[in-house]
Amino acid sequence: MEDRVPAALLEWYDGHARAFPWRIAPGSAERPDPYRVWLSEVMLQQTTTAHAAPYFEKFAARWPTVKALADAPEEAVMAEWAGLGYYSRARNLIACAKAVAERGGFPETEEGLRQLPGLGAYTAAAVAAIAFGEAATVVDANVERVVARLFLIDEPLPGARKAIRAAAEDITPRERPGDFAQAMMDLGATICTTRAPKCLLCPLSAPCLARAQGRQSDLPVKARKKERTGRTGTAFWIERNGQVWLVRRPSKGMLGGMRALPDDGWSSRKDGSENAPIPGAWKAGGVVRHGFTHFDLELGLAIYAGEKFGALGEGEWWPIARIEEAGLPTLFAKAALLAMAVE
DNA sequence: TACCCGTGGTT
DNA sequence: TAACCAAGGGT
Repeated sequence: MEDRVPAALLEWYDGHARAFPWRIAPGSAERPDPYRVWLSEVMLQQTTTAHAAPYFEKFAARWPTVKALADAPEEAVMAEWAGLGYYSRARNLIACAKAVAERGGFPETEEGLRQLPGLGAYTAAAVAAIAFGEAATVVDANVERVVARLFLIDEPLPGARKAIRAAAEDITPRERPGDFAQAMMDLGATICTTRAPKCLLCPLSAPCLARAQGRQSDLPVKARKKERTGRTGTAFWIERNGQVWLVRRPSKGMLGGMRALPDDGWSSRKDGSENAPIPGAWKAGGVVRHGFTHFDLELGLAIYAGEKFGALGEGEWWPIARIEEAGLPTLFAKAALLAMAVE
């Protein structure tokens, strides 16, 4: 099993590898640019390849090197990330780029990479294997699924993680570890899928223990998720002379560090206060519904257009005609569209 | 450990 | 349509 699996998988990968802008051909003697590997891996955390790909193209074109990214204005990087989600990734991306530029390049080992901000067990192993050829064991959700089925590990996640990692280590080859990691992920994404796995096309169907018992679709077993809650809040569209008032959210917490409309302090833990930032003749602008990972938000929109205002605090007037360039996260982009439709 | 942190596609 | 989930990391 330990020798047969990587050989069969790599042979399959040579003919079936997906093409991505951050990838080079399987079996290539060249190694991919560590910067591009790192950038893609961070973008791909909990994110589909289809969603991440255009962001990767934009970032790689605008900031072709880690030095260029490190020297970029932080606001520009955050705005370019808008819509991709999990904004702590962008904050860590900036911190990591600065650290790497400062030390003159990426660390070339899994252990060294693991020390960088935004690189956890998965990403450090992935960059080490793909960019530097280290035989690091890469475990993401795809690998967990493939390994749980291949070795019939039926203990529920997350408890099964230790056993899954141990099994994954046993089949990680010394040769082509980067291709092996990407092959495991391609297999999980295209053949060994969550629902309706295509076992007839699978290069690992022969050694697969779950397949032998017809239990492949039941693995891996997952613990039930916590129930989602509902929250309400209000966002405020303050308009003057074709401009709208935008603020920057605190760096920690929801949508941290992103440009936004002022709001009433809603969060995943509590509803908003409904208190407006300034007194005025507020007009109801409708409601935006937006689903976050663990709660649903019903965001009321209040609109006020005028000439004179009281003190608004920290923020900036932004031309409404160029609102798309503000880099608003999706929730506030929706609210802005609604406000502009109401006007 | 359990929870927080986005988004958009699929069933 | 409500639920699930995708190349996870930080705390």
